[in-house]
Amino acid sequence: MIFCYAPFSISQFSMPRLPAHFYTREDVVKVAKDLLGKYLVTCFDGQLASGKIVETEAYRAPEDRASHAWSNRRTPRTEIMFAEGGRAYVYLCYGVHHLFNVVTGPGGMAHAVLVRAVEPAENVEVMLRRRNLRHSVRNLTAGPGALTQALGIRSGHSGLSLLDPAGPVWLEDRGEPVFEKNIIASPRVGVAYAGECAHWPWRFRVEGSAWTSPAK
DNA sequence: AAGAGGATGAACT
DNA sequence: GTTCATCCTCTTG
Repeated sequence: MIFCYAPFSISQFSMPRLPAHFYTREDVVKVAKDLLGKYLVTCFDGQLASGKIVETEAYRAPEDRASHAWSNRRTPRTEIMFAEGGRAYVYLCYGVHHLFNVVTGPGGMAHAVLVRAVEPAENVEVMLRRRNLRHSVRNLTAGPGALTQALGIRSGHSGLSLLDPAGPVWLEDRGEPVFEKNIIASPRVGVAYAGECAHWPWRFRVEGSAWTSPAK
């Protein structure tokens, strides 16, 4: 069992966290692409677990009807999306699935990136247990509801800072960039209600990855 | 106060 | 391909 006092006791293994300026950029589409190849890491109950991001979607309020904050709609749930980039927006979907988003942009811009799939990295054992699986197969972490379960992220974690050195959720750059030519862009999943916005090609996948979500 | 529906996944046929 | 789990958030009255 790995015991972790994040991030100090693991500093010799840990790579740099993404800095504030990575998140606060205005172009959420660019941030969504840049998140591919970065590592999403959690440490709950002393158990470190992580995965490399291989699929994301950008959501850009106020003009994006598919965003919960469309038209700058402020509710208790969406309020965190208006914060300065670098926080988590986690919400419950279909009463069952907890979906993890990275809040981006300067304060006041309700931009976010949904993380839809990761490739398992550290502590597959813990992730298997959380998912009630025996073997590491694609559905361990492929799909936005699956990866949060594997990493132990729940809607109660919404609002957490990804920059807090003592926080349980963060992102790392481990020097494995994904280049533009290897990014597949396509329309986002499950946003048919969003009219024109439903066609915007803001779902991004790493070409050739065996760990992206099954959604068409 | 009540009701509809959702940025999904699993287990069916 | 279809069903359904399951609950919070938001809208309406």
